[in-house]
Amino acid sequence: MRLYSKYSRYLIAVDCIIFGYDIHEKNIKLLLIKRSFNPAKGKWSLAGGFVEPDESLDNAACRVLTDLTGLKNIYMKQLFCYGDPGRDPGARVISVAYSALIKIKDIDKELVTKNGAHWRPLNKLPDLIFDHQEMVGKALRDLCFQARIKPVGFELLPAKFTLVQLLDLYRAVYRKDIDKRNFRKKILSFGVLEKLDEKEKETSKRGAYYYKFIKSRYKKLVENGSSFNLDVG
Amino acid sequence: MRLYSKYSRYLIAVDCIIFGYDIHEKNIKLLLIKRSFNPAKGKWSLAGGFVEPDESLDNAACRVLTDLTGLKNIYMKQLFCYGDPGRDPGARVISVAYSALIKIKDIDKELVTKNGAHWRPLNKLPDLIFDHQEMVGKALRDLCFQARIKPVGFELLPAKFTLVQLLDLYRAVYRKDIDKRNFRKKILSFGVLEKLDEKEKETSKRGAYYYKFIKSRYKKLVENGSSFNLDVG
DNA sequence: CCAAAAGTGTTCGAATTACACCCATGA
DNA sequence: TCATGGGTGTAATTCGAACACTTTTGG
Repeated sequence: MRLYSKYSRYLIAVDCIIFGYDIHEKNIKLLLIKRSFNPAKGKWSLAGGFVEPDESLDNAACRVLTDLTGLKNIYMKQLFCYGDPGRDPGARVISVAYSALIKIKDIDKELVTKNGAHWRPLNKLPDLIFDHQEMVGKALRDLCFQARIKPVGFELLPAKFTLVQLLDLYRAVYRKDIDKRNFRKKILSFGVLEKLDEKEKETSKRGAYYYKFIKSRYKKLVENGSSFNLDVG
Repeated sequence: MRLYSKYSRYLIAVDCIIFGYDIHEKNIKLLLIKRSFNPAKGKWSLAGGFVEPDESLDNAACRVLTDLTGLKNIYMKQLFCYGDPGRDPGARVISVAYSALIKIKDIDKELVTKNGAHWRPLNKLPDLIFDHQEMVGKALRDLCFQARIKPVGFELLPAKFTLVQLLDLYRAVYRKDIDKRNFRKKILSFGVLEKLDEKEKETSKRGAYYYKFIKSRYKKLVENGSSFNLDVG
């Protein structure tokens, strides 16, 4: 006899909350799509889809994201599981939300547009279907929280970046001013950055030195029990 | 036509990771049951069960916990969603883990035993089915983390408790020694405790003053942006 | 009177905050 | 030469860590 046969079965979906930092505009954007099927066809939605029979949840999230936006190799983490009956009017669907933070590269902009997805700035989000707004809210709170204790910032910038760019990024995440000197002192004190000889000269005459994030140093830091902690109120 | 009809449907379960603090033994225990159906019948397991069609995930967790252990009105929070294909050999089951921290009251001990559940100390856990060990690990890490930033401790003690009891509790959570004077200083500095005139005289001749946790003061503290933060290594 | 647990302060170093001016350069 | 953005240091304060003795009282 088939096991568990007396229990109901439901659809399982994944929804991807992808935040992208736009280094030019110095703001954070959310990746959205127009839903291509009913119910709520044509409405704004997170990139989402159903889990296949032999697929882990993590893999489903990656596949769905690639299918809908063309983005590959994005490391997402599971955020929360949404399962209220009636959250999707089409059927009982339990959705596992995943989120990630990436840098918006120019190449991604094209890719995403070609696939029919859109980057929308956080302060101008359209209405989203179902409980997607709630998912985004939770993901944002999580983002602020994570940024405090993990070096998420570096993921959002190119491999080479200036300290001013990094600072602007943190200001975008926390939506507040941060003291330049204290920030530099603190970020350098972790010893996970390496100063390059090269300068970025587009935004100023003097130019600002590029730095790069050395992942191995960060790992060593964590192993030694020290914690990366940018205590930004 | 039925919407989403071409997608597969799966079982959704909830699993409850209930930590209980035993004030007499000064240790933390985990609530386990012996599984009553196949597969893995008779093996040690978290309290778990399947989600009914008209039930939210949160409600399912409460119902399942009550059904299996008799415990009512336990506030659980969602922890993580486990959905690897093959995690349950009986069928594809996506399980949402919930966890809570409670004080083990003598009355609960009877209730739990009558319902066939068991409190097992953390340092003597049996092997658990499927990925339940992994769930417990994650819940424990989350517990340590939460205890740092929220006054979870007070939930685990009777309404009246002594500072020594509270200290022992934190020592049990962090499994390390904590300086008595610094702990008292810190915990009192939050201003969320009220000293009572009454003393607990069972464990010492001199007796220790009872305190109680004033929830309204804690809420005020949080509103003012101050954070409850017991920075224990 | 003594054993056993409760209660209490101070000092030191580290970390965090606040804050203002000089530097380099291209236009 | 000047406007623009990059870069730097110090003093004051707060916070956390370490540490040892006195008090009370039932047996």
